[in-house]
Formats: sequence, C-alpha cells, structure tokens
Amino acid sequence: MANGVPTLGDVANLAGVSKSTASRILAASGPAAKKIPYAAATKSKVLAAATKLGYKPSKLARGLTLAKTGIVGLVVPSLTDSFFPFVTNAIETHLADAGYSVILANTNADSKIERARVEDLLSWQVDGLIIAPAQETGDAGLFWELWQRKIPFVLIDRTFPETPFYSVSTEDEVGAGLVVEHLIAAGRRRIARVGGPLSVSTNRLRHEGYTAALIRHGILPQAEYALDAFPSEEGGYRALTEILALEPRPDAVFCFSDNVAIGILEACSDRGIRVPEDLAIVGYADLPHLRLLRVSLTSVRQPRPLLGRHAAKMLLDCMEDKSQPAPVRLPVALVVRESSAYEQSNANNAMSNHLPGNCHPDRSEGSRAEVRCDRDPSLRSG
Amino acid sequence: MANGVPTLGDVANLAGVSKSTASRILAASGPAAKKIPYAAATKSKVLAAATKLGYKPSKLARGLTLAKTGIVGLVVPSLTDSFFPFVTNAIETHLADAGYSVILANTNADSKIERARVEDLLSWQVDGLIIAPAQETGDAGLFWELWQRKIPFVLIDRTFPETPFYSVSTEDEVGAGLVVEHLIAAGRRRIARVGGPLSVSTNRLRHEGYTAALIRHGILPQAEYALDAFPSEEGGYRALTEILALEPRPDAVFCFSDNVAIGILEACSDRGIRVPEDLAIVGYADLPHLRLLRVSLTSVRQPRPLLGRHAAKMLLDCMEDKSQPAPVRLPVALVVRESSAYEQSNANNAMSNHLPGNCHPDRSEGSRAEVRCDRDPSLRSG
DNA sequence: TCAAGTCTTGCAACCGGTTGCACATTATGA
DNA sequence: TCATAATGTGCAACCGGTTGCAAGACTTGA
Repeated sequence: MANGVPTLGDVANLAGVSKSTASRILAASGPAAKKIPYAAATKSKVLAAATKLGYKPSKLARGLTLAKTGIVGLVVPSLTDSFFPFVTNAIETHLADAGYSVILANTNADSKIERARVEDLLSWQVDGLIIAPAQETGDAGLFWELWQRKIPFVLIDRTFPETPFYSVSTEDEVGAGLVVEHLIAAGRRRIARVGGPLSVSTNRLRHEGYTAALIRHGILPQAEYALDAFPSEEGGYRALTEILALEPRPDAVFCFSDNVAIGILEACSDRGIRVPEDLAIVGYADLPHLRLLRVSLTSVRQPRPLLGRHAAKMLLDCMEDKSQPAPVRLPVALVVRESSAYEQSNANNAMSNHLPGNCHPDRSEGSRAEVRCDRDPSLRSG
Repeated sequence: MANGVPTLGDVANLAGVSKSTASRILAASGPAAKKIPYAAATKSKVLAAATKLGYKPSKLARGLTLAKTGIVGLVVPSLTDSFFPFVTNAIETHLADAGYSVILANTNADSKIERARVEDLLSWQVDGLIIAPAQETGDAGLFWELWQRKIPFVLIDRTFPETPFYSVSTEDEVGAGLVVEHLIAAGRRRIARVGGPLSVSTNRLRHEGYTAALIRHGILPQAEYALDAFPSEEGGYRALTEILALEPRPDAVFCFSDNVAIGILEACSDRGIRVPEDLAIVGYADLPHLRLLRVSLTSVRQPRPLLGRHAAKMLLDCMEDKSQPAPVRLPVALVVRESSAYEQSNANNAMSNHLPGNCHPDRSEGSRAEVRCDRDPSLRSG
C-alpha cells in the first residue's frame, strides 16, 4: 500500500481477515472456482474490500509462487517486412484473449541475438515460446535445448526436419508447384528461380516443389537456372543481370520473395525488358498493393493471420493440455496478375472485384491451395 | 533446482556460502558494481558455481524485491498497417539494448481494450509504458490516471493538448502545409481534403496545416471541401463519389492516409478520371512501394524508426533519470510523385536514383521538413 | 595486552502472493 | 449426550531473490 498499490494484505486488513482467507476467496472469484467453503458474510466482506481498494493481484508474486507466469515469449527475426507483423498481430490477440501476456523479442535475423533473447525470456520463466527462427539459424541446437528442458515452444514458418518440434508452416512446396504449373500453362518452359540458402526449410521446400513440377511436365531442371539472391529489392535488381546472362535465356523467373521480384521488375523497366512478354515474373508472400503496381505482380499468398492463430492455439495446447499436437501445414493461394499473365485468356471479371479487400483467403480454412485472381490482367490498359 | 532451473540457493550451496553472499557477489559482477568487500577466494568459488550450474537469476523474484521489473508495456492500436510495425521494431530494439523486456499489447484501436490492456500491464508492475492511443480514444482520462499514479509513460503519434504528458509525434501541420504548398505550386487551387475526426490530434493538426497554407495563399478554405472517410482503401474508393459531387469540382485531393489515397486512385481508374490531369492526389504516411504504383503516389513520409527510437529514449529518461523531457516533434518529408506531378518540370534525374532503398529520410536527423522526389514523374512512359 | 577498527560473512526479514495443515466452531448421527 | 464429521479460518512456510544489521576473525595502534 506504501506506494499506492494495494496488496493482498491490505485487503485482508480492511476486511478483518487473514491473508490466506482473502487469497482463497479472491482466487475463487476468478476462473479457478475451487471448493469455497467460506461463509457468505466473510466472502462479501473480502470482495467489498477488494473492490473498494481496487485490488489487482501482482502477476509477479503470483508467477513466483505458482511457477506459472502467464507470459509467452514471441521471437521474430523482424517486424519490418510484411509477414511478421500480421502473424504477430494474430498471435498477440489470440494469446491475450486466453489471458497470456506476450513479451516480444526481435532478433534482427541474427542467431546470436536469437539465443540471447531466448535465454532472457527463460529467465522470465515464460510458460511457452513461439519462435520464428532467424533465417541465419542453421542448426536446431537452441531448440533441442528447449526441448530437453521441456519448455513448450512452437516454431513458425520454418521447420527442422527429423525433429519432433511443434510447428506451424505453410505448404511451400505446393505454392512453388502452383507457380510452376501456372507458368507452364502460360506457355513458359525456361523457368528460372531465384531463392536463398537451401539450409532454410522454406527455401528448400520451394525448391523441391519447383523441381518436382518441372519434372512432372517433362522439363529437366537445370542447375544454372537455380540462382540465389539477397532477399531485398536491391538483390532482385542485381539478379536480373545474372538472369539475362543465362543461355538459353529464361522466359520466366520465380522468386522466393516479393521484394526480389519487385527488384527484378524495376530492373526490367530500366532495361526495357517487357513483362510479361519477354519475361514472366512471380513473387512469393503477396505483399500488400502488389495488384496496384505498374505491372501488377503474381505472387503466392500465405495465410498470415491464420498462421498466427494456429501457432497460438498450438502453444496453448502444449502449455495447458500437455497434449502433443501434430505439425500444422497451411494452404497457400496463387494470385495471378499481369506479371505472368496467361496469353490471351480470362474474361473480364474485374467489375465484381474492384473493391479493395474483397479477397481474403486468410479467412478460408480450405485445406488445398488454389488459384485466385483479384484483378484481371487485361484491365491494365483501361 | 527441482525442475532443473538452478536458483541462488543452489549456487550458494555448491559454493558453500550463504545466499546473501552469493547474491551480493553475483550482483557485483553485473552492471551494478557496488562495493564488493569480498575475499577473492569466495568470489571465485561463487562465480564458478554459478557458471557451472548455468545460473540465471529469476526476473520474477528480482522484480518482486526490487520493485523494478525491467518490463515496458507497449500499447499499439494495430500491427497490420505500415506504421506501427516499424515503430514497434525500433522501440523493441532500443529497449532491449537497454536491458528491458517489452510486453506487447494490441488494442485493435478499441479504447475499451486499451484500458483493459493497460491495467493488465500495470499488474505486471511495468516500469513504464509507451502508448499509441487508439484513434477512438477521445479523452485523456486513462492517461491522467497513469499520470496521477506516477507511472512513466510516453505517448506516440497522437498528443493531447493542455496536458503535461510526454510525447513523441511528427509535425503533422508542417506535412499538411507542404502538401498544400506543393499542390498550389503545381497549379491547383481547388484542394479538397479527406481526413478523419478532428478530435484526434493528428487529424486536427493536418487540418490546421492545410487550412493555414490555403489562407497563406489567399485561398478561402471551403467547409464542403473538408470530407471525412474511414481510413481504408474502401473508404477512399467510396469517397471519390462525394468528391466528384462537389461544386466546383476539386482539382486536387489531400488524403490523411495513403490507403484512402489508394482507394481514390483505384476509383479514378475505374471511372476514367485521369490522375493527375483531372485530379491530383496526395496521401500521407508513405507506405512502401508507393513509387511503384501504376500512378505513383505522392505522400508525406514520417520518420517511423526515429519516432520509435525517440520514444524509447524518452521513456528511459523518465524511468531512470526521472527527468522531465520536453515533447519531441519530428520532421516529415514530402515525397512528390506522379499523382500530383508539377506540370512540365523537373529534369530527368532518375538514373542516379533507380536503385531501391536509396532514400532514407529516417536516417537523417534534420529538423526541417523537406521536399524529396525519389522517382521522376516523366519516367512513367519509359 | 587490550580496545577500536576493518574486512568478511551469515541471519533473518521482506517483496506479495499461495497452500498444507492444524485449530476452532458448529452441525450431524447414533 | 457425546463422538464424529463437516465447515470456516488462521499460522506459517515457501517461491527466489535482496539487504539491513550484527557478529566473528583479523589488523592495527597505543
């Protein structure tokens, strides 16, 4: 009470009972409705005192005794891209609804920092962790340690093969397959791809999906067509030079990141290469406003809020039911736009579609990836 | 030690000393290098035991005794726009560097939730709060309560006039002034604006800046030219109908949000209204990729990371030095693009500029707003 | 040789809750 | 009417740290 914040002792004093009595009565009024063998008179006295004082139990003290803090650590590599903010938003909302507090830790995609921040969270005695591993994190060492210490944690986006870790990710190989199928249907045969290190599960899966789809169509994947680039617009801008140097020159390029695709798009514009006529371009992630670009960009949409919600739910299961949920893999959707337009096809259906925000695969719980189109490519001239 | 986590007692036992001794030695090895009147032998014994056990002090217990938790609450109305993720990112990084943990609370722009989440944070005994008030929050009641309870807190983006609250915001009236000056220079005279409720400081200031600039140029602000819209693309899309109905019809519209501007842009495209010839459009916030739109969008750029850094720094000052920092107002930059192009002007300087990411006003600490142009409008045909 | 410091260290209380156990007090059954 | 069982409440220990105070060991000076 000294500094103005009432404690349990203050409530007990005011009500004229002992701390233990007050504690039990207050606890019973909460969600944990245990046996409450208390006289109605006492109960109301305590309750009255508590409300009069505006008593709020200290989460610190409670966490200390209960060995359950109600804190979840959320570890992300960044908040400045278009992916994690959505996921974070969903996670925080879902977890807050369940009564948990979220401590946010940004690793800046640095595995050193990742480790430090996780240890920091552990000294808060978090009840669980949701981690989006830094791209750079090659091995699963940190996660094995968590596993051994029996700290509930859920991995998002990335996964580690041959591990029992709980995870929520998207069907990267399916997304990549959709892209390739689409490009082939659009008449492309020389399909390059620009991605990142295969040690990262998302890259690996996309590469596998890409390769498998090519083979399915009798196209032999060529090693030279598999390029890498730093996942930024600048990386993409630079990558075009490499692409143009390839022999035979690709007629399509599948980027594992929208930023790379945008960089390539810009480079094409600067070099007078026509998109999609000379080069079809497809991105991955479906950043906002892609449909409004000069050349609107085909991309693979990931159900970001859904991913967050599933991760939160899975962690709650781990923490509370002690159940062992199976890994979740969420469907993606290919969104076809101008940058990879089918040659002469698709009737004009834009009118039913022109209002922004009417395309929300995130809300759908469908289990299969699908092709969507939220703006008819033929509209462009209009 | 029971559940695997070593405690101070365990360290003390292993080292053969008392808890208090262990505590003092360990504390001294940390940042708080007080007087350490301990025998070197004892010290090394304790340190050895601690490292052997991998001892990490419990932040809960420490927080309880010290009445200083090292937690900062960060309350934002959303993470799904382009503003708060950047700010959040900067805040988290800065605060983590200073040794604080950030509990994230998303209010979904709902002042009821805002209040609930803040009280939640208080029961964590946070050392301080950084709050971006929900747009909906009309009054400063909650903040007065915090003020009276002497909880250090910093407001970001929005401010409350006639209050002593610490805040970091941007020069909204200057930004609006720049927009209007620019539009007038581009030959526009009938400048409408579409914004939101004036009870919100950002809207009010932008409106004032808009009005003042008009008057400065001898243009009488017309009440009908001040429209409101829900700050979304859809809101903007709908707003165009109202704009077109105005008499005389505006030749320019200044939107308090990029999303609204984008919606208007789309509506214009659907209705065959030429931008900027028939209608110049300017947004606010400078979302990413605005320069890549079909009609690239002029907008006002806010120094988001800088805002976050200042907020974090200000809060640290409040919490640690107990100083009373003055409100900070950060400069903004007008980024001129096609949607409001000057009539026939500006030499082609795009070549020095075509690489993405070379325009970072966020890094500049300049105190004055300025006009920038990151892509020459005349390029468009190329 | 003895009193007064210094230097080291431990005891124990406290932060704000929770909970096992014991101690009333009253109701129930034989 | 008395043993027995509920029922209602408080004591005190504990969670894992920090810290005021005192006490023991060892110097130092007179």
